[in-house]
Amino acid sequence: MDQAPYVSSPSDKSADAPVRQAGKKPIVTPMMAQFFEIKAVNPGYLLFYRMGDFYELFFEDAEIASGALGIVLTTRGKHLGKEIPMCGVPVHAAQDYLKKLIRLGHRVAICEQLEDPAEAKKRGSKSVVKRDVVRLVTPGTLTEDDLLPAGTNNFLGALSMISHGEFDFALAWADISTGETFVVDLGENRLADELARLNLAELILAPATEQKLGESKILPEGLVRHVAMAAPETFDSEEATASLKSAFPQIEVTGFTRAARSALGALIAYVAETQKTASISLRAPEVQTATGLMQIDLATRTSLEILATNRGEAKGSLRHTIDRTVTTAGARLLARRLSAPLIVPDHINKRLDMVETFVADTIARETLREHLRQTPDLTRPLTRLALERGGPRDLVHVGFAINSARQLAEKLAGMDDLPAGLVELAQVLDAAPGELAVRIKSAIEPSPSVLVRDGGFVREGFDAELDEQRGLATKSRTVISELQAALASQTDIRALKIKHNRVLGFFVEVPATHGKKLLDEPFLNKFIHRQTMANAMRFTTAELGELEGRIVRAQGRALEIEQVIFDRLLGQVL
DNA sequence: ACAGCTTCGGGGACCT
DNA sequence: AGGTCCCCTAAGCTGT
Repeated sequence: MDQAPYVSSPSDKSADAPVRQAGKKPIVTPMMAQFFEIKAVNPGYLLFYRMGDFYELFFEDAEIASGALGIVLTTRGKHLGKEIPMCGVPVHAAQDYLKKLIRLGHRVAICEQLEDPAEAKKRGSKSVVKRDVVRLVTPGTLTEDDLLPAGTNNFLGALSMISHGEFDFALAWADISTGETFVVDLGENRLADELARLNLAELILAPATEQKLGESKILPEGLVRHVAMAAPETFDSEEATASLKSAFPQIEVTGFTRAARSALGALIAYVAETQKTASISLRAPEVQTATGLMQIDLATRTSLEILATNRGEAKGSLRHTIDRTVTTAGARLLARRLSAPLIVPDHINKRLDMVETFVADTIARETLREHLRQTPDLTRPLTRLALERGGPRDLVHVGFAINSARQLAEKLAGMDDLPAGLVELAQVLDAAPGELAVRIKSAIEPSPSVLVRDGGFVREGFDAELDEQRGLATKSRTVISELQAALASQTDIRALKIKHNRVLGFFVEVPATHGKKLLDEPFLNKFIHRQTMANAMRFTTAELGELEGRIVRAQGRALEIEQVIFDRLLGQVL
């Protein structure tokens, strides 16, 4: 079994070390005290500690991450007389690094600044900004598209064990990027087969279960990619039942066995712990009865090469060979069905009737395939939106998906001799909330930014004040180009240009040969020197500063309005 | 294409 | 206590 790398942190020893030595200056700086405190409650995670524009890693975390990511290992300050190893990544580029670390099997705790630095200053000049972990990123709890595999589910599982002479097991699993949740009761003999079928990204175990599995060698090496050790209480049937009840108030918990409740409870607790404040959105668990699906033992599964070849490659597997799906959701469904074939004749016939319809009707098949090809994945955008990690593009995809579902329903309904399965499907699809799609379409640009904070995603004409603010920003830009002409003629420098970059904002640039002129009367007071380059000099003026301020304010207000519009639509989606 | 500087936002050391 | 100066990743400029 491949254990996730465990990071033993220096915090274990130092967390409660005295901050001051009697009469001497502090030996642990306030920031390090905060770091150790946060580190101590998240053992086993690399701590991404937010400092301004960077996520910083310290001590062993820094050594591990710098090696794994190929970034520079440096130092920052001292702790107990020794230099503190540090490495860091800029926040805007953190996603790529996070992806690499997760791929390598590391687990990462994201620690953010929870207040404005000005607030901290108010508490005293030596206080540090309040920080805490907002999310734990593990292989089984990903929601970001570029961290997730496209064509397969990313399953997180929890295995419970109940001993009464013999051992009863239950396995609960969920894809938190889609919300699908399942549970099954298992005997010891079927454990390996079931885990092989599901190919979990991460499995949660209580220490006793891990020990038992290790001793009895029930599971072959490498079957479980990453193990997360959970506190035994989360599997405890009372606590588990409580978390189950609060996660799914609508379902009857007594319908599950004790082992199933235990596994589900631990799964829910783990999701809640890793997602912190973000609301979890798992769907009601579906009980997988062993009777409806074919049991395939591990050896058979491996030699059938259903999802992967014996060597573990996708290429050459059954799935890879026959997969003609056109959507990622379709690819995931195909993988699931191939892994667990039906065995009940009625179910098989119902599915075959649906297949037959499309085998016979080439035109309908091609029309629907073409239609599906243009349908975005709905489940993952929805989950991101629910976890407050979604953006305008997710909203648009939800709208597209709704329209697409309704059109699909229409196309199905227009076909003759529809089998029962497809009639049911058409009904489900037709129930999609079309009005919501209309609202999204009327408010949001067809291909908007991914992030809300980038702005510019609300359509022109949707909100009068937004249009007005955008107009102000545009108008100020026109004024700036007029200003350039005016300044060029006033100074008699034809090469005078007004430019913009992220550092200086708007500035006046003149060739070096003319620069000196602006440093003297009569321009001395008007042009404020900012930068001298090899071939040019850069200045700002009060007027330019004011225009820039106007643009910045208008853009800021516009963004606020867009945020409100986004939040309102988000409320209607969820 | 590439070297070298600057940026971001914090914390800390060392002053008064 | 408060002010000033210095420091530090990766990345993105600027200048050659």
